[in-house]
Amino acid sequence: MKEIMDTKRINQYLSQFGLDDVIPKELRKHLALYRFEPDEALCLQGEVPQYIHFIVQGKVKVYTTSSEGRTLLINFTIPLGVIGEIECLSEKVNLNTVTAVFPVETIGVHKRWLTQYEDETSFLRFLLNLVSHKFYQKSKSLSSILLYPVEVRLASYLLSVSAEDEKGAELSSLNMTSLKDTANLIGTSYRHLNRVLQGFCSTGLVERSKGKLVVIDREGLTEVAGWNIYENGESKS
Amino acid sequence: MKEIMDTKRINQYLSQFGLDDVIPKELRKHLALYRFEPDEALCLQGEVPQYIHFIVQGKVKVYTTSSEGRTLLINFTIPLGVIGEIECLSEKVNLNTVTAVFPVETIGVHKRWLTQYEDETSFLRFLLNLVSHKFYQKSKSLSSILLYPVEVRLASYLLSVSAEDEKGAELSSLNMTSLKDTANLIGTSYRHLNRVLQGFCSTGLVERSKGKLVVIDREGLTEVAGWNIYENGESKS
DNA sequence: AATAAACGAGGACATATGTCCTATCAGGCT
DNA sequence: AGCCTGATAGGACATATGTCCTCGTTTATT
Repeated sequence: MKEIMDTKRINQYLSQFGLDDVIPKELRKHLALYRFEPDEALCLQGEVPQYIHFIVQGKVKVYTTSSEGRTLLINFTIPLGVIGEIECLSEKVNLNTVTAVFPVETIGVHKRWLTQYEDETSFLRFLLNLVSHKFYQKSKSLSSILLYPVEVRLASYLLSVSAEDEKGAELSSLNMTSLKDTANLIGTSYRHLNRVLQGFCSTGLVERSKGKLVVIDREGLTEVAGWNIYENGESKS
Repeated sequence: MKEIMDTKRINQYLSQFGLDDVIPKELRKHLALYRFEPDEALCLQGEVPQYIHFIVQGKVKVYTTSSEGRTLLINFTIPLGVIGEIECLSEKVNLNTVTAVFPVETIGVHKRWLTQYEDETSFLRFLLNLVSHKFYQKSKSLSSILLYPVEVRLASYLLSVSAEDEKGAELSSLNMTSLKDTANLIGTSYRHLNRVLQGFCSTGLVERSKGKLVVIDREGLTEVAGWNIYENGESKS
């Protein structure tokens, strides 16, 4: 995580995402711009949270590891998603690990300002609005992801980890983890993932090249997925 | 839903559950005690929410119906769980349908007081604490329920809809929906649910009697379930 | 009362999926 | 270079699970 000293950029982002009216004025001077490179962690499961991050560029992968060591993908978060607010507010350890898929920039605020401004109604209302809207959004999807067949899950995953504007782009190890771990993330076995992947290859959606995957037909994958089950449109509403 | 005029009872519950220090004093006079009979709905999915309910006695079933008509069980909520706060705060329609499994009593507050006290910091802090703790709790389980085999899901379900203090109690149609709908709730087919049920019967956990189920061995079911995946301990922490 | 619809129980069969294994390749270390 | 480890690709087989169906029972409707 690298802090970028650029107040002008922060204000641009605030304006771009309509956060001017949302983030209380008092909090403004405590905001900072942070950058994460692909595969870099924004936070680690089980650790004490430090920041609330507003994602303003890029994409992160949110996943959780159970006590039995089973890893499961929760979702991909894009701008204007928020990371870490629940744990900071609950004063509990991080629920998930969050890593960057692509270069990520966030507007971050350290949790100590939560206590500092706890008597500020505009601030409290801001937080309350933030959390309840996010909870509402997540509740709609979290419980049913595993009802979708593996084809849908894999197609959605591949769409998420591949760059939208690149056709025939090779998925690098920075954006996509190993196939074995990928199987775990979407909740299936490596063997079955390979079967489904073979199906995608035989229909020309994907190509295997030197042990790497190349996304050939994003539109075809989008059709298989229906819609991306791992990405809810993050919106302010 | 029947309102029970009994301020003394309300105060008893507030004291019993340690809500004295949690619920702001100003809100106290707006609290009411409500009672729901088994199978009665606390709220219906898609409707505009009216109340926030603190469950102080009994158990409710929370389930959602997708656009394709697929019904899925989210969880069972026991005291001191809360119902309806997210939707009231988000000013959106109810996410789920919530019905009573056993006789339920709640301390309810109408949503209009949310606006009335929106400048009250103690109230806002109360809400923020409530929502973020619940979100933290739910995030831990919601995404993985369907990873468990149907045996675990069914055992957990049966434990939830059967009375804890009754051995050999017949599950009535008030506590438990039809087998066909039960299959839907736990995310499997009626056929497979019957298979698993047959397994439970052959090992003496459950008996079929006149088209109804009788839970014979709660401890055995608890062993199958491991722990009840549909009930997280609701705690204030 | 008669009929229709819904529910419960289970057979037959197909499909989805996981476990275990083998073979090959790639990368890292000595 | 040789060896080891880990990742990839796929075969064989078993298990989990769903679809479709039949038959009997129960409940609701006419």
